[in-house]
Amino acid sequence: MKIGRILPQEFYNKSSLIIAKKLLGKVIERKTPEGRIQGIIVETESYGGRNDPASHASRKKTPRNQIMFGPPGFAYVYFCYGNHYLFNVVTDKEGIPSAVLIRAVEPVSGIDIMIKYYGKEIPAITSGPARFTKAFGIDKSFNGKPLFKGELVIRDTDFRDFKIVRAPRIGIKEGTDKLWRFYIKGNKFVSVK
DNA sequence: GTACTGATACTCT
DNA sequence: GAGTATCAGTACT
Repeated sequence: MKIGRILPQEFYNKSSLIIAKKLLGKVIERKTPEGRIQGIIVETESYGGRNDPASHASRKKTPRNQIMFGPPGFAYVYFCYGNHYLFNVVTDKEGIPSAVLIRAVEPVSGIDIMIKYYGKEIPAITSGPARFTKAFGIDKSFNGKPLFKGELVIRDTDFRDFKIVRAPRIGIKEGTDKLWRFYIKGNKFVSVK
């Protein structure tokens, strides 16, 4: 697989449902003082849009979710369940609250750094939204950071030879009728099959 | 299956 | 301003 250029901001200026599918097979890259961490995105969920009761932004604009209302191509990182950070990519044009949650990646390089950030070595270190952020060392300070330049970026690849599975989203109470989770068929780093 | 964790958002003074 | 129910998860038995 070849890892290509950084995806430009315009890439994200579409509906989150489209971006959720397009991000599969792309590489998320974090530059750290210890070196580079890379992982293939293998599982995503789409949130937001106009009528999504499961979205943080479905009720009203708050200090926490305001980044979802902003321009596309930025990170939306938030803290939940007391000790987990979850990482989202803001999509669609400014004013429309939508985002894509990155749920799982497959490690490509910098695995030793992931283990260091995670604290211990486990087989599926990036399988799950909070595991992925922990292994990449992503925390609240990344909230609002651009993904088309800087320390944390997403790159294009030539990896297109996979099948996408549609499934209900995980861990939510409303909106479970919508098949807005997407993952790469057969990939062992997908958190829930 | 349960325990755990703490920020957030909401409901009261 | 203070109290509390909720939560897009993980680790453990």
